[in-house]
Amino acid sequence: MGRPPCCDKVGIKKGPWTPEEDIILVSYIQEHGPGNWRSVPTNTGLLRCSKSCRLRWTNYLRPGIKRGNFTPHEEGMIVHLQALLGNKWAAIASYLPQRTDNDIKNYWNTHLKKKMKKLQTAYDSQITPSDSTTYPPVSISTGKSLHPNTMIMSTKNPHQFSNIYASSTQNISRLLDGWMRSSSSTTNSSQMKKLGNQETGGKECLIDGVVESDNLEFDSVLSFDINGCWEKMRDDEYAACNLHDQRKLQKQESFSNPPLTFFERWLLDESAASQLEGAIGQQVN
DNA sequence: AAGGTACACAACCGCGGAGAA
DNA sequence: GTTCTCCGCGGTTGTGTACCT
Repeated sequence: MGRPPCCDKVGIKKGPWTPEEDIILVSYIQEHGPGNWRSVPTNTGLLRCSKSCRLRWTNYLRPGIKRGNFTPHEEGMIVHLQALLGNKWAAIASYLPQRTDNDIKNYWNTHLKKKMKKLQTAYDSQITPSDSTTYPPVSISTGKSLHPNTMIMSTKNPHQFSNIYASSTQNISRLLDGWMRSSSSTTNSSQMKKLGNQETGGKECLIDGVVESDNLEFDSVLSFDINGCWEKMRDDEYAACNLHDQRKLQKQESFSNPPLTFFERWLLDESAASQLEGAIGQQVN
């Protein structure tokens, strides 16, 4: 009933792109700019469907793409953003301007998912309700105890959370922007450290936003310089957005900032979650 | 050296949303 | 309000390569 997939048309080439095809595509986009992908195959003579051209450009040929190993900082950002947004790779990618959504998705599926699974397994085997010295952890903001399962939820099943509280990347960015400003005078990282120290009965895990852990493997996943990365994100965000996102962003400029309290609370709870994860990392050794 | 396996990444497919007609 | 077209996203598959036996 539906229209046939565009790539099923006769004469449409599939498979790896050749350097010649890349050159044709790049030179066309240099001349006309990205967009109007429908016309790209016809105007260039490329035997590729429009989707394939767009994909090739956005994931491979677009200038400014960083390839190769992800830094621990990037890993940390991906883990946290995935916990926050779920599998919204495009949204996550907008916070990592040099990385494509495809790249991030692949990296998550091949590396981070395994690490998180390992982390979860380690947690399941190590953490018991009778371990009263460290657990249950306590929410910094509410003072209520947090059941480990609830905290791990942010990583295991983020969709429920993200659907409710994180309707868009821009909203989150805006929330964070506001939060960073408002909190800089009230809740800086050293205060976070102090809070963490109080709440965990002297077990200090957060050092300037970075989880301290003896386990190097988990360090790379869990270390996350919140202050630094979000500051940078705001600078890079607009430039990193594609045209569609930029349009959305422009629309949202007309709206006032949403209240911060809920997100603020969640972020603070996240630091508690980091303490938990840090503890797990140590126990895994 | 050859075959098998695991891994990483490029590319494809199907679906849904947005906007135009 | 409905239909159509285009674009973008997320999940999945295919392919090349490194590693192991």
